Order: sequence, then C-alpha cells, then structure tokens
Amino acid sequence: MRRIRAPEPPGDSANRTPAAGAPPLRIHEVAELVGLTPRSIRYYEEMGLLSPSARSRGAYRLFDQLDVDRLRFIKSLRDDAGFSISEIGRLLEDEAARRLAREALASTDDPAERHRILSGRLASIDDQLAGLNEKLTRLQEMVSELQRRRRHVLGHLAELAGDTASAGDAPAPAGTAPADGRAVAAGRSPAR
Amino acid sequence: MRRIRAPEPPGDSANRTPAAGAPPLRIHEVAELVGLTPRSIRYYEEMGLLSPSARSRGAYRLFDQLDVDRLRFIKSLRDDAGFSISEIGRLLEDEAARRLAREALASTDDPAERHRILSGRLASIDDQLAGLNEKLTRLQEMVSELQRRRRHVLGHLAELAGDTASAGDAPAPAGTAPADGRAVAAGRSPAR
DNA sequence: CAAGACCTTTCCGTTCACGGAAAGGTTATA
DNA sequence: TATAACCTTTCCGTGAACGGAAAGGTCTTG
Repeated sequence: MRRIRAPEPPGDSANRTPAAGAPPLRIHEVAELVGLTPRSIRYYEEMGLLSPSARSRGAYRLFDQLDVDRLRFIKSLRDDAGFSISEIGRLLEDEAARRLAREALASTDDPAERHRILSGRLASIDDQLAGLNEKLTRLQEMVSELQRRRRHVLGHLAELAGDTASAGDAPAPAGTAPADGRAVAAGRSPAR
Repeated sequence: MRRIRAPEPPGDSANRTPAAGAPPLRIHEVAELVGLTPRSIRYYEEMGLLSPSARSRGAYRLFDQLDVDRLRFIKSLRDDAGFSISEIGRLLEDEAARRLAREALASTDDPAERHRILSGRLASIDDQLAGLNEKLTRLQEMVSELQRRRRHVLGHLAELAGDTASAGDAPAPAGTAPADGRAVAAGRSPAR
C-alpha cells in the first residue's frame, strides 16, 4: 500500500526548481489543492493555459508551486470573473508577452524601439482595463442596489423591534448602515 | 411591402399596459434594441427568465418596456457579471419573491409574521451580497494590479520622453496616476 | 514480484446556450 | 387578394467545457 508522496525518481531534476525545496505534486494532488478536477487541469493544458508542465520519467505530470499559483489564478478568473477559457488564454498570453517585452526592453537602448515596446504594453493594459472596468462597474451597481435594499429591510426590522419593545418609539431613519463600499454582509455561501 | 410598426390588432388590449403609451414590440425589434438575437430571447423564455410575454391574436410575442428592461438586465448579468442562465434565473426568482414578500407584508399586522418575512428577505439579500462581493473583490484586485502596471509603464515612457527631450532630466517618480478607483483608461474594446 | 493506487492517451457522451433550417401561420401593404 | 416580411413550433447541429470509461503504463509497498 502506498500513502502519497515522493514520485520523482532521483536523477531527473532538470526542472524549473533546480533542487527544489517543495517536492512536485501529481495531478490529483494539485487538483485537490486548488479545487479543480484532474480532467479540467488536463483540459486547460490542452487549451494552452498551462506551460507544458514537467513530467516524470514515466510521463506523469508534475506540478510545482508556480503551476499551483497559475491554476489558482485560472480558477479565480473562471469562477469569480466569469471569463471563458479562451479569454483566460488571452490574458495569460498577454502575461507571456509581458515577459517578452521585459526582456526586449532590457536588450535595447534605442529610444524609438523602447518607446514602441512600452507603447504596446500600455495599449494591451488599457485593453484589459477597459474590459474589466466594465464588468466591475456593473457589479458595483448591483452590489449598491442590494445594499440599498438591505438597509431598507433592516430599517423595517428595527422599526418592528421598536414597536414591540415600547409601543410608540422613534421609527428609525432606515439609513444607518456602514455607508457603502466593500464587503458588507455575508453568511450562507451560495453553494456552486 | 411592410415597413415596421403597429402589430397589435385592435380589440385585444388586456395586457400589462392597459391602454399603453408605447406600442408593444415584436421579437426582432426588442432583439435589436437590447442587442440579443430572437433565438436567445425565446430560449430565455423557455428557461423561465421571462414572464410568458403577451401574445398577439396570431400568437406573436409582444414585448413592453418592462420586458425590455428585464432583457437588458439579463444581458448585463450574462455579459458583465458572467452569470449562467440558471444563476440569472435564481436571481430573478428572488426578485419575484421580493414582490411576494412586499404583498405579504402589506396584508398582515402580526409583528411575529412581519418579522419572519423581513428576516427571510434579509437572509436572501445577504446571500446574494456574499456571492457578488466575492466576485467584486477579485475583480478589484485584478484592476488594481493592472493599474499598478499601467503606472509603471507610464513611468518608463515619461522617463524615455525626458531622456530624448533633454539628456539628463528628472527620472519621474513613476507614481502620478489618478490614485486608484474606477474607470481609469479605455480604448479599443475587446471585441466579444 | 505482485498488488494497488495512481497515471497516461484516446474517445465517446453530456450539458449549456444557443444557431439554423424546415414547415407552416400571420400581418400590413400594393 | 396576393405578396413580402415577419412570426410560430419543432428539431437537429454546434462549440465550449468538461465527465467518464477503456486499455494500458508506472510507482511504491508488502
């Protein structure tokens, strides 16, 4: 019987972590760790979202901490931001382009060339910001509306409590919530 | 040849708008108006997202302003918030529950009953807020990160401009953007 | 070295969110 | 009343994002 741990046979350590501290994980381990299925992870690799991760001699996929981070990012983009896999692909490609630009920038002193590279980067960032800001604004509107309603209901409840406690109290102005902003109330997660 | 307008035959006006000001629209008209296809609209009706809209004598679907608003809301939820159709369905169901609660509240004076109704509403609102706040937080993080990068690139560009203008200028502290917050920069929409 | 647990690729199946054609009905206009 | 331009339902097709079984390989442990 085996009990998890230590796949990598000695001798093949030409990975991204030269003589790593944390041992690489196998697919079902990362899957459990980040809350995805092995199937999904293979699918994301197939779609080009993951760098062709390291392999053991026996062709087992091996994941390091960077892979885990990347997968967490992908999951967040999928679940929280609601991006499609291809959209996520584009975002990650841009991430790669970023590194390339960084290198290209480091290897030239020509002002015109540097300007070209930087402008490209700026355009790409603005592109992403435009899309995200749209989503963000809509979401903020929805949250604001819900918070309005919440205060309204809360006001009614306070009024009710006042009535039962001492008949004929101050009706409570119904607007004493923590102003507005982020993270107001939670409880009972929506499954999913 | 016909040229759009005036479907509803006189005699059947038992709709939501008793003797409406704005005439009802047919499916391809609303579709164009809100940026959906007729097919999608029928699908949403089939999925229960729309109240079985009014029909003309010949069974044509007829949409009023409320339908248009609802469809716009659905589209926003789908495109901007990235909700699935069934999630949108749940949100809209809650909207219906809200009306019911409103009526129930108006028809009883029993404090216990009123408290029960209001508590239910509050729980439901908190539920939705929890989900939305999570999405919102993630998105805000992403936007902040992008804005950070944008300022960074902008700083480099300024530096470059300074260099070319007068060799040996102030390097520009790279942190003079509009603080942070909403809607920073746009340009070139991401297709979709 | 046999067992058991995990892995591989391949391939077919499924759900969601529609697209699109078919066959036929409806409504305003010429 | 005959077009033309819509509409209806029904049904089959499709791309995305996986699920799951099949057939076989690979590690580790008893």
